[in-house]
Amino acid sequence: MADNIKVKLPDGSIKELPKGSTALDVANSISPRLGQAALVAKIKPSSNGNEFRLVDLTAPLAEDVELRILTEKDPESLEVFRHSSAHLLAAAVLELFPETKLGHGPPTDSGFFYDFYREQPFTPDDLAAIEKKMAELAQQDIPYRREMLSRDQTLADAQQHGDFMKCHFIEQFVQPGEQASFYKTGKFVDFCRGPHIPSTGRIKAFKLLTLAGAYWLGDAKNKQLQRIYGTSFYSKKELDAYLHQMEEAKKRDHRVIGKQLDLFSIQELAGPGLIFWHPKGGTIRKLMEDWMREEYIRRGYSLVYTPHILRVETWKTSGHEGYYAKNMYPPMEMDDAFYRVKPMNCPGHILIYKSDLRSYRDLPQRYGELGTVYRYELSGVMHGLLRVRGFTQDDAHIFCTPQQIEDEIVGCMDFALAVLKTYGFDQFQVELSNWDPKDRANYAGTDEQWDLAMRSLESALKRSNIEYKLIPGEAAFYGPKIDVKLVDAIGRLWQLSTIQFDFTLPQRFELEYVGEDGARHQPLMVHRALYGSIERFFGVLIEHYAGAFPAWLSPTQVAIVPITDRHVGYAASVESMLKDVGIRSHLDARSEKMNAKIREHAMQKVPFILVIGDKEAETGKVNVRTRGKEKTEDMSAQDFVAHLKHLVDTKATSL
RNA sequence: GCUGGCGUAGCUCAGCUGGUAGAGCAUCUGAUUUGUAAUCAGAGGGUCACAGGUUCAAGUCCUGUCGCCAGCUCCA
Repeated sequence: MADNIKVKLPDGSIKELPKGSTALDVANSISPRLGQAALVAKIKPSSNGNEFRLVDLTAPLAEDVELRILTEKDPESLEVFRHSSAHLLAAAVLELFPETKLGHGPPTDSGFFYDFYREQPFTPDDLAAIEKKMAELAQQDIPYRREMLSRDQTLADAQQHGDFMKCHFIEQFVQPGEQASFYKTGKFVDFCRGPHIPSTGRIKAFKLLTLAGAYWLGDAKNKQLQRIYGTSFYSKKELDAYLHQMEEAKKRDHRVIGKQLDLFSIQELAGPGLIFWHPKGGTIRKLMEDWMREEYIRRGYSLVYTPHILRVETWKTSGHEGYYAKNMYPPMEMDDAFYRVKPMNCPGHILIYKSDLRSYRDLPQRYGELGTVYRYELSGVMHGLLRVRGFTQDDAHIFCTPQQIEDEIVGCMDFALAVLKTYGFDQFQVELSNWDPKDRANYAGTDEQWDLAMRSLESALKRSNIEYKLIPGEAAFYGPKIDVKLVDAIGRLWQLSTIQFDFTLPQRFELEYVGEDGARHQPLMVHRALYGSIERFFGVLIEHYAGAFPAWLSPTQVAIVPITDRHVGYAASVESMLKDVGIRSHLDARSEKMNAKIREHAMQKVPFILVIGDKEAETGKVNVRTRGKEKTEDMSAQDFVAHLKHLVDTKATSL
């Protein structure tokens, strides 16, 4: 029959239906329950393409297709569902504030947003009203209907209504002569590619979360729009679980834990983005630095130190005075010369390199420094330890020959992985950034240099067996790079490790080495930082461990709790045993009840609490309460010391 | 830097429509000598971020500044 089409389903079966039937018809013909559960469909037309694409359930099928009906079980449905939720939000906003102009409203990883333009700002009360209106519209179970309209007509309409953003989108996404797809939800009409879920009634659990500014087209020179963020789920239960999870994540926030555990502070009197490391935080930092320095030495780096301020002439030579000046603190004058606080360590290391004539036999030179730098960051971007104005980089610069570069990069990658492993990170993203081929003119360095650099970066990643994302256009103008990023408590991504080529500085400073051929050559230069910034790394660590640091990093490793004053003597002898092997312990001899002391030390997340009473004093034992464990254990003081020492020496990430 | 929100004791927060501040925890002092997450009693502690303004009267209203929070932008 010519008017029928064949629909092939995932199980291989084929259904024949009249032409123009919809995916929903197919779903209903399989079972009414599937029809109800269906949210969206995926089709692969027989005539063209070998890729499935998402379509509305109500889209008429014009030819033979392979079809998949998607329900809540399919991850792709959630995006469509949330996109439809964004439309519901926009519909509610237009009902309440008809003068509002629409931007766009996509789904995000955890929900959706919609951008609006309106002279008057939305208030939190407005948000509540909008949410209520959304609930009403959902209640009415309004279908999402797709309509194809003429480009010219809709453009003219949009222009007439002053919908400047929609005009822009239509002009950009619809070719002249083509039709533009719109989605209607009751009175609400939005230019949109779709697809959407069948109707608003499916959106049963949603919540508007925050109100924020967003620049039109992401450009600070443009108008600022009002962005309303929200999230939606298939059920109230999932929504509640999500909100609960967000609450829990907030408890892991390094700013909250930093205060609770008295690790660091930022003080208004001193200035924003400047970190005070308190004694406990300082202890952890010292341990992080010690380990890093040991690794530097083990891996053939030389430790160097460079000044915090350098004459502006250095910054002119490096080019920072030109292109980085807006991020630098202003010059200060001394003895008729101007000095600037360093925003980077590289020029200092270069000056060390340049202090002597280098032979190819001297290379590679690896200069490492825990160098504190200061950068001016916009006032709105500071964020606890994760984005600051003064920070210490574990910064190293490698100067080497082209023949050595691949091994050097492999060495860097190996080092970077050792860092991640030591701190127990298993979730991270690696990005390899190349230049933007459309924009070659804006990059420094020769084609050969870029080629060599990209090859060595890629092969290092492959040799290290690391999955990575190649991102064209993300490279700095001075060279390609590898970045390692980690997520914070609420899912934000932060860059830590970076391995970057620099083709400009060796040239600007006229670096050279004498090759085998007796001629002068320019060395390759690589910047690499693995913690990135010690402040940021510490912030991510706090969240990663939720403040419960592994034994080797804990500021106080053992709290000793004598039950009464008469046990203090024996407790002190246990403490001195611990101190003898370098364990950080605290004898809590206050006249408090044992329970109160245990509670306090437990809240401070001390890994081990030793309770000492008559029983222990008589037998030379200690009663060990291990963080996170229900049961306490009795063991000899010697055994406990050995156990803890082992955890520390192996940098065990669990107790 | 931009948009919106916020800023009360060391910390977490209360303080209705303006009538010159309060709780819990923490701190200090005393008592208490305790077996696995808070012993009891008493005391001290605030120019309500800062600077102006309106008012008979401002923590509360207005303006500016600083800082914090969320997002945007930036991130050589």
